[in-house]
Amino acid sequence: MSTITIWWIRRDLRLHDNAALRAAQERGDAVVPLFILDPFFEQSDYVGVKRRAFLYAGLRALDADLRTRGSRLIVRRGHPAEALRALIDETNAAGIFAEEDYSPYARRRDGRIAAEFPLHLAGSSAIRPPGAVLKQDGAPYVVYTPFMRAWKAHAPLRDADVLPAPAVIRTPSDLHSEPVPSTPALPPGAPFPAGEAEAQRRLWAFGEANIYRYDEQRNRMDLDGTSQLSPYLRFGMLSARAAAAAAWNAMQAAENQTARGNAEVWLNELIWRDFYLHILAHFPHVARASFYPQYREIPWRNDAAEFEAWRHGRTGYPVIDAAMRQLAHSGWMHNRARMIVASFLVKDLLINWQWGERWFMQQLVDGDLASNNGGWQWSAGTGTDAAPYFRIFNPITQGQKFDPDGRYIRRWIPELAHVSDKYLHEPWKMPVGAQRQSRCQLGSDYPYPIIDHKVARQHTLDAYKTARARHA
DNA sequence: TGAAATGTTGGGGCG
DNA sequence: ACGCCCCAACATTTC
Repeated sequence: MSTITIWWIRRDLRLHDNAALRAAQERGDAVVPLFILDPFFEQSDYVGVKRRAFLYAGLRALDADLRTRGSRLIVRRGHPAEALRALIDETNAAGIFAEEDYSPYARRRDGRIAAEFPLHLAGSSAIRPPGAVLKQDGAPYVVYTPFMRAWKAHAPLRDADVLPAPAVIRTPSDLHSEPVPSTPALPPGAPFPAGEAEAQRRLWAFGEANIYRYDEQRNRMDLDGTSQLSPYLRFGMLSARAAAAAAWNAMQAAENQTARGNAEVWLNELIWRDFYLHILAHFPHVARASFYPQYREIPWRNDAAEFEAWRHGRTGYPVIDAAMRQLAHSGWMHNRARMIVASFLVKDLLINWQWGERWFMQQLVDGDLASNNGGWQWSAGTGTDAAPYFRIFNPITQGQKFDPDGRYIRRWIPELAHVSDKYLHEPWKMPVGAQRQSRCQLGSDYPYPIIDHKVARQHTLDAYKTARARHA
């Protein structure tokens, strides 16, 4: 008699380096690749159309990949416990195998499922799972640099450690599958084709060239110096372990110390991803509140009209507006830009960082609770290894430094296309003649700044000081 | 993975 | 020749 197992897919939409799939195959003669459309996510206010579309496209790609191996994707809709119960009734499956997921919801969900069903967690969305990198006394790290050192003290991952995709997957042929939902069409030229093959192609291309210039170019918003892999890592279309192995390979293959150092900086960014996954797993309260209690009472201004201007790129600060329009249009934002707009929302507009966190989750294709929350708490100065409360980005000088030719601004703000370099980062200084010449009338074509940075900065320093004093 | 304020130094203009 | 001031450039401190 043959044994059937369930490979429950959550955020591991891939066949390579998949420990849960491997375990399901080892324990069963036939495997059911299952994705559950969970109403918790289908209705969540923290999931937007762009990420949903990417997920659905990824499910279609995974189904196609499965079919080349004699299998197919089974999609069910409903609460996970009910969907699993129904499938076990139909198949008499002996076990459920899934990759571990660390969000508070996922852990609650899996805890309940494990109490009722034979759920086995195998593999991790992190490179090194939470608990694998701890201080001498067994406590988790809350500062990045010592975490990173301890993380690197473990053995490097090699290609040999990355599991190959199975050649054949046997799946019962008589199972019903819901169709993958269709989604509203995304803007033309959506920059992230979904799927494992695209992820592998990008990883390879990045490892051939830009990884060796990464440290020098990654902050330039006008260049494509980053890996652009975040959406694929978010849904596990790329294994984080495979990415780390590629980083180590590049470090070994580097022709000189400079190139090696550049590749290592990219590995450090992957370690940041692990760091925030670990923080969320060890301190789940960060999903709801500031990591440090002294920053839970900041006297926010929370002006709704200013929040609206920020969201839609109408603040009057070109670098902010370019970045916010890039996000709304493409579902992605350059990491340097994420830090700049976060600093502006929190420390210029003095709006609760959680408002920004939610907007990012609604817009980002790569939106991930751990990394997004970690990034926002870092920017707000409320979290682990946080930016100090007095670190406030100047949106003008940041633009001048990291978009020196203004190509990023002009790309996303067409009304500033003809403004000269002299005024591009501070268009409010244009005399009327320059406005006419550049066909950019301030106040009509492009807004005046909604806030004075210098004044706002001082106000925020006072507000944070008040919060700290009140708590002391 | 800042920025602004403040301090220091040194060159040049000038009386 | 000298002191004084201004200010740019750089360093340090502070937020």
